[in-house]
Amino acid sequence: MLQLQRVRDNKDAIIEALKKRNIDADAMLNGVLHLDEKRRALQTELDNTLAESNSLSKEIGNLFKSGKGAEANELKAKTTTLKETSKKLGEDLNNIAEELQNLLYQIPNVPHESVPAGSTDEDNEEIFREGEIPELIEGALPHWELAKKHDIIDFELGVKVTGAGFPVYKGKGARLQRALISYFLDKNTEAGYTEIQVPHLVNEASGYGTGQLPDKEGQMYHIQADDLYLIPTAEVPVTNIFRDDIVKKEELPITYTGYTPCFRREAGSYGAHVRGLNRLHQFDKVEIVRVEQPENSYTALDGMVEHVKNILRELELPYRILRLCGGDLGFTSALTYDFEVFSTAQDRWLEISSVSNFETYQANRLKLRFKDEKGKNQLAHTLNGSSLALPRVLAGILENYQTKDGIQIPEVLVPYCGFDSI
RNA sequence: GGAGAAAUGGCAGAGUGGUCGAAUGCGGCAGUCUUGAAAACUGUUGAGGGUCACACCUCCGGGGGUUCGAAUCCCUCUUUCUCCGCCA
Repeated sequence: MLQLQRVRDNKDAIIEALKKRNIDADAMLNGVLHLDEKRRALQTELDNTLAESNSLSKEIGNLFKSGKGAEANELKAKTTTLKETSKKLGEDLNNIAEELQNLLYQIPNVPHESVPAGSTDEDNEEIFREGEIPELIEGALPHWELAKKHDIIDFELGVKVTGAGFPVYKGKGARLQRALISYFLDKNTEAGYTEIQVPHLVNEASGYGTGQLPDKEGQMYHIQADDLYLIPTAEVPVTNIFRDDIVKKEELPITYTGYTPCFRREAGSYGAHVRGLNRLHQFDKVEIVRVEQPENSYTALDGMVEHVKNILRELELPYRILRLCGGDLGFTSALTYDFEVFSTAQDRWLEISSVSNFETYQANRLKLRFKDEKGKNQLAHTLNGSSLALPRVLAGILENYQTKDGIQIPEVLVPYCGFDSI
């Protein structure tokens, strides 16, 4: 959620920047300012009414104490109208404040200046590419066929037990999953991130805190009986640890890594692009989350990008990095880099990581602040990234590492797997 | 799931209708003393709105109510603790 003060001070610049998202925010921002003005006027009126009624109450108390009951009762009559007025004003104020909040919720984050304009993923800007795309062996297969051939992932079984998009990993497939999780967590903790295990279900307030609600209501699984949501990413529970928090400046940066399954309804997706592991309702992901001082957040973002690069180098997977264009940028993000690994057998790039700086957008919703050197509370910056998402990494490994003699396991993973080929 | 008790500032903890945004202690910050530090002493120290700055307003787990006036009384929800039941 954008800060009101920022909207007041930089309306035109924000409108201009939001054009990169192909949004004409003019009406919305003017609406915000209009409601804000109304809100402040009402607040002042209410404050004055309450002040008057407070001082009357004090007077009444004093009169009673000095035995002037008659005078006190006279004043009491006056407070009745004040009470009615303040009740009415309070209701109006609540309505306006709610309207203002709802409008603010609808405005996405302001893109960073480096974000290219554009409307679809076609307009994303490739900024880096590394790794050799292997030459395919004859009869190379896409990962879903490899999975079947080696009996390591059973999609049909998942359909039987749950439904489409819930695969069952078996034998070496299951072990490879576990190996990847351990390997990613190890790489992240080596880089200084603290490992953390968090709930896989969150409440509504957490959904609002990181911005999945109300924007992506339909994308999360909702357990109505208890009003809880299955997490779409570890970002939600991990970042919400800091909801309503004021941390000390010395405690920053805060860096966490956690493994969780992720649940996404992915309503409306279909077709060849969602085959196999390409798109699932449940998948595993290891996430990194940072809370930073504003002046450090972009350096931190670059550091996260380097960190993910190193992992992909070690796995020897061909990948590229995209700077997302305004149209493809997530609602809450100011700048996002997507990592894509090349899937040889499918002849396409698969997104495996998304590294973002949310600046104060989430922090403002979360009320996550830190005390600066002047003792003033300031909103922190939040960042997160996948490091990494499992299924498409697995797809990339299966497809890129297939040989005549089976699938080779990347060297760094062999100690984690306990075998070197499938 | 049943019975009882509780929820106050960073922490501990007082406060049972007006003098309470809240005693006291610890912690934090600043100062005195000291070569420096510690100790001791003095001062200061919650959040949000609002204002050029004040004033002023709101917040004592959440929501609602009683009252001229609520941290304090009533209702309700949530959470925690103790006891019982169930259980990986």
